[in-house]
Amino acid sequence: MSSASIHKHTAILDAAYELFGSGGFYETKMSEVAERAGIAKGTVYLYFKNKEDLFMAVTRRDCEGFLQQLEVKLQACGSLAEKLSVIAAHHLFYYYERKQHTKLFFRAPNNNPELVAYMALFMEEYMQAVVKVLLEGGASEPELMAQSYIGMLDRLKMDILFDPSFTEEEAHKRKKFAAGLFIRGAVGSMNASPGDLPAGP
Amino acid sequence: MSSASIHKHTAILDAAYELFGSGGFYETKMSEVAERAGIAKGTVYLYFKNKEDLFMAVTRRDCEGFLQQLEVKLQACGSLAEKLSVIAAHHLFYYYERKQHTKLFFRAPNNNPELVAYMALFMEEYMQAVVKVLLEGGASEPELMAQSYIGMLDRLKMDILFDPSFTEEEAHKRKKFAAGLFIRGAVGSMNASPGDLPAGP
Amino acid sequence: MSSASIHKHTAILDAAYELFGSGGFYETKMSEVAERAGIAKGTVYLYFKNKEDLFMAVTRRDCEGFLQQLEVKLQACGSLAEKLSVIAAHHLFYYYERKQHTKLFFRAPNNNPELVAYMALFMEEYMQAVVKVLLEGGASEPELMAQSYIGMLDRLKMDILFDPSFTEEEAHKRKKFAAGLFIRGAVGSMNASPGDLPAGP
Amino acid sequence: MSSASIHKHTAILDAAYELFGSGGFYETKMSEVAERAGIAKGTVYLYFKNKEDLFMAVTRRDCEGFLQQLEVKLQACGSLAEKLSVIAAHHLFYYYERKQHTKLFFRAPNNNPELVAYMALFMEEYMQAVVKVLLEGGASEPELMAQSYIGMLDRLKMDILFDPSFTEEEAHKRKKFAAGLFIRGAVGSMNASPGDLPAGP
DNA sequence: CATGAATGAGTATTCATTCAT
DNA sequence: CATGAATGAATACTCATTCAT
Repeated sequence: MSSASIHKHTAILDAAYELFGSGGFYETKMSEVAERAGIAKGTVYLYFKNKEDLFMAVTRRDCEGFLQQLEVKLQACGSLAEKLSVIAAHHLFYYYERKQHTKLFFRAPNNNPELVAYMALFMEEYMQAVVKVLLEGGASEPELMAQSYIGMLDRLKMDILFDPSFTEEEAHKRKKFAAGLFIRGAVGSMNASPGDLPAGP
Repeated sequence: MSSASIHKHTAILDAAYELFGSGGFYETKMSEVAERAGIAKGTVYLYFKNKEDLFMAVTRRDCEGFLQQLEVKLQACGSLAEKLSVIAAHHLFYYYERKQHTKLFFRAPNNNPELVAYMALFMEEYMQAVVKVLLEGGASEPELMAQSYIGMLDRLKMDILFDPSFTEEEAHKRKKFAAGLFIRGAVGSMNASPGDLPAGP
Repeated sequence: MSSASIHKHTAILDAAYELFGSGGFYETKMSEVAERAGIAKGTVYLYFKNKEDLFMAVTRRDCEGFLQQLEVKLQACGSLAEKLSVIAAHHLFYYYERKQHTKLFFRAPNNNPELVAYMALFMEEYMQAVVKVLLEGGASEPELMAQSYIGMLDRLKMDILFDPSFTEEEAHKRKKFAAGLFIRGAVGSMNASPGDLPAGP
Repeated sequence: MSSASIHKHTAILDAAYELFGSGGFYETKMSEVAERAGIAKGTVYLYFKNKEDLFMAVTRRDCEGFLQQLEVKLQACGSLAEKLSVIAAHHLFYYYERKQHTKLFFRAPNNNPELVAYMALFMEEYMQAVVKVLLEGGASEPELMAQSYIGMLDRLKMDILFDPSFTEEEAHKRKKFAAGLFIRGAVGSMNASPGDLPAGP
């Protein structure tokens, strides 16, 4: 690919990211993507097989960025607690910075096995990254624990995505809360008398 | 509404539940719903304003059932730990029994504000049910804790929905795991030396 | 089918016959057919599966008419010579009357196996009708003779289709010529000395 | 044109002959022609104005070959009967050898007046070649007779094109049949009592 | 209440052709 | 002469919804 080609390829991905992200798959027209990318309709098809292929490419680029950035951040810190905190911060702030592009995940094409497979792969890789951290901490059942932590974070991010008044400060608070709850559990987070909660298995 | 009307109303909802559930919103045709319900196409519109309205009604009936059953189960048990376990079991087994109807949630109409609002309302009510349980346990930040618990459960249910070989036994194991992790946190669930984990805030 | 339906079905076939006939398959738009038939675009698809199906139906109606009319005319006459003359007249005048619709045959869809199969069937039936006449006359190799006669007529009709100044009188002349040539051969039609031509096998 | 140019010109025609012949006009892509000819897409347009022009050139080359070969064969033989037999053999075997390229004739572009005009010219020249033979035999109405003979042969060739199991021997049989029928007519070819057929005009 | 025939808006994709290099 | 990246016109078909009966 020549540098002009790469530039065009990127321009299409950028345009598609904006439009798919804010309007969803079904409401985005290929002609709009071309127009926003500053090229002709047919040219889009020189770079991407079809609309679903383009959506896949946008999704893939976004997910890969998510995982790579996470990897970099994790390498820069030491203790388990610190790492769990970094994961929470990454998850919450990644979406905080992408508030405007929620449709990329919630309005995806309905029947694309390739996309479904890729999302499963992404989840697996994300989970394994968390699993690795937990294993270093000596966790048993690290996969279930990773799933749980990610699920927790994913739900906590929802308000960030849909509440326009959500502040960065509030996001920080949630990050600390999530890591704390995950590490110490409800018992450690409650001001209830411990007698209300079972102490062990 | 006459009893004949009620019967037809229910027949349409049942037909739509099956079809939306297994094929998703976009792939289900109103004519198919009518056919499966044993009535004429036009008749569907005497009972539901349009396709999205019908989807809403199906979703609402399903979600209300979810919440009502949860309420009943919660009233039948006492301690906080027991209640959390009931919530986990309800969440996981509700979907376990509905494996065949996943599309109802994952292939919803893309741009219906009413549906989005209803799902938000459902989440709010679900969360409040969990909040109520946590408040009885004396939790601080009960909303964030409820969100976290639900998020945890929601992620843990994914394999149940998509892994055809998932057993009921395995679902039980996850239920226990979720409640345990939530209550005692990673520290309590790990066989690592506690020194690796911060003991408190 | 109600009488209104039959009327609409016929209206579509008539409109399609005109447009396919004068513009060919590829140049005729379904929207034009609908417009000319005085109905909505979608309605065409209630009566015909798709564009090719409609083309098939038009072709079939035309070919069936050709064969039925031929049958009727043949029943009304006696001797072999008379019947051959009737066949020639039918072939030439059928197209004489359809001068304006030549595209129905020359601009058909290129890749429709069903259409190809139907045209083969039509040719077979037409040939068998001629074969039957020839067998009554005691012909050996009746199929080859039928093919030859039809081929002869088909070529002689070409000028009729494409020469706008072609007269009905001229068509009559060709009819007589064809029957005469077929029956008596070039020897009988030539004023050459018979010695130039072989008298027999 | 340099020899390199001539070579490229020929390579394009050869590639186009193969592709148009086996796939038809509409199904053949200019990019495929270029690829098969071993040159770039744009280069085709240095040698041929457009796709239809290329199709014309392919058709013209094929038709000219047909007429030239016929001319050569006719010069090598003497009597009228012999010449008619040569014409029949040429017509039938020319297509026998081109079984694989039927689409060149049956899937031509639908709306090209130039092609229509050329095919008319080809037919005229072919007919004149036959007319010349017939005139030497002293025929009256030589044009109608030529048209008839050609039509006869054209129909008899159809099975050759479409019946894969057609043998060369069978083609020879048809050649003899056609010449015989044309010369002596049905009367001479039938084993019926001549009384069934009119003896003269 | 019930029917089902009729409507018509809406869009991805291909491929012949061009022209800057 | 040769290239191949870029262009953009052109069109069938579906299906939710309506409304006359």
